[in-house]
Amino acid sequence: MAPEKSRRERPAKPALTRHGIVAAAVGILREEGLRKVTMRRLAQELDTGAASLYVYVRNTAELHAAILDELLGTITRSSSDGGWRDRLEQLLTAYAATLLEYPGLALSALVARPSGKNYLGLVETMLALLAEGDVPPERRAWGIDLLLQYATATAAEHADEESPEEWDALARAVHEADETTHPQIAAHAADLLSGQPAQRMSWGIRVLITGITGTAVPAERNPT
Amino acid sequence: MAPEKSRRERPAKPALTRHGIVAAAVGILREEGLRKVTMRRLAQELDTGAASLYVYVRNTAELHAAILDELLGTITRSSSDGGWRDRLEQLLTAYAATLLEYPGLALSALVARPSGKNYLGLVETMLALLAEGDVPPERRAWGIDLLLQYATATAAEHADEESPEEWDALARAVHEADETTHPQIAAHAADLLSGQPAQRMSWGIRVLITGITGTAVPAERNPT
DNA sequence: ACCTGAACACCGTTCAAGT
DNA sequence: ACCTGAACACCGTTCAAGT
Repeated sequence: MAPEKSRRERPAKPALTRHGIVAAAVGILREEGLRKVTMRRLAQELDTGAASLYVYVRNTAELHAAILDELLGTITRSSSDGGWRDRLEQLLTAYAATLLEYPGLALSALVARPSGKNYLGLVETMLALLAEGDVPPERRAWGIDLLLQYATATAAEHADEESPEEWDALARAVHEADETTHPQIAAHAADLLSGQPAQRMSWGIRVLITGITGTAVPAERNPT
Repeated sequence: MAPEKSRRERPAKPALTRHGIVAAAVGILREEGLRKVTMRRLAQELDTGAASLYVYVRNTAELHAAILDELLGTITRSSSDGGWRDRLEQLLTAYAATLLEYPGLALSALVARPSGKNYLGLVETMLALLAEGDVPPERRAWGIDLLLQYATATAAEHADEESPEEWDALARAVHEADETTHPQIAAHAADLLSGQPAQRMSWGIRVLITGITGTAVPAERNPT
């Protein structure tokens, strides 16, 4: 008896909503990292059972997508200046920076293409920038795909969480490359390993923009 | 007593070796897919306990890398003809085709950069092709990174295993885009969804080659 | 309709103990 | 040195049963 009274002992358990679930997930993400954002941990945070979450979220992949779109909300409205190329580069850099904070999310985004509100806003803005640059329409559409994939994949590469280790493996292999069996690698060793991540990213974006503006899309393009 | 006799009852259990482990892993991969290539399943196949594998393989990531390099052995020696651009495109297409058979491996390769024998062979060949095209040396090194990342990421995108589902989500969002809030998406809807995967891949590779040949690498490139 | 506990069917990795 | 069983510390998802 008197359930109201005992309820008041601790903060009222808020009703489950999709939005509340995603918000709690973002909280865990920020405090403990993506790896801890599991259905079970999330349910625990919301004082319920993991099974209850499946009423609002189809599966873990959808949860990750919702989290990403939430994070994307902050970058969509980032102002920038300069020509369309610079503004496009700034926008992509901001997108990549967000993903680099949680590379595991980038991995999810690569596998399950996002389709959330803020992601669509990003696509919209990028299309407008390419239009401003007088890039032909078909190349705009295919081009943003390439650009977003590049930023996403670059962030995803860091999903091994704190491992100077794997990188070392490639660096060692490159340095130890035999000059007779692998003359090219030996000759290019320094360049293969050079460059700050930001430098590489900036170069990559410019490579893509140049390539996109200069490469015609095939005339016949059947819908997939 | 007579342990030799009872041993002969079933095929002699072969001694564990790193090579044998990787070969068994490739077998499971081909029969049942990457998802089934787990330490436990692999140990079962080799008639031992999962813990025993850790003598030869540091962890699952390293196992995946070893599997990938094994698969790469077949493509490294694929002959091709045409100019350097065509041969480069053919090589990358063969690499991508291998990864597309097992997109989960592509995901692993993206996160833990490969450094196996056959991967290095691929790098070596690509560097030589860009040299043939008189691409400046620094751009060759940075360029192959971009090209390999593109092929790997494109394959990794298919790691959701049989889901027309996620793709539908984006397609639906694009088709339902509001003309007033998302005029660009509405205008580009058809192009955003057009193109066979092979067409897109071919275009992407050519975009990258064009961009790489035309975009200078920064003069100051501190080693990472 | 929503929520739950319990179960199903798994994981990777470590470690003490054996040979 | 190599190999093992058992344990530790988890997962996602489903489902029958409750409200």
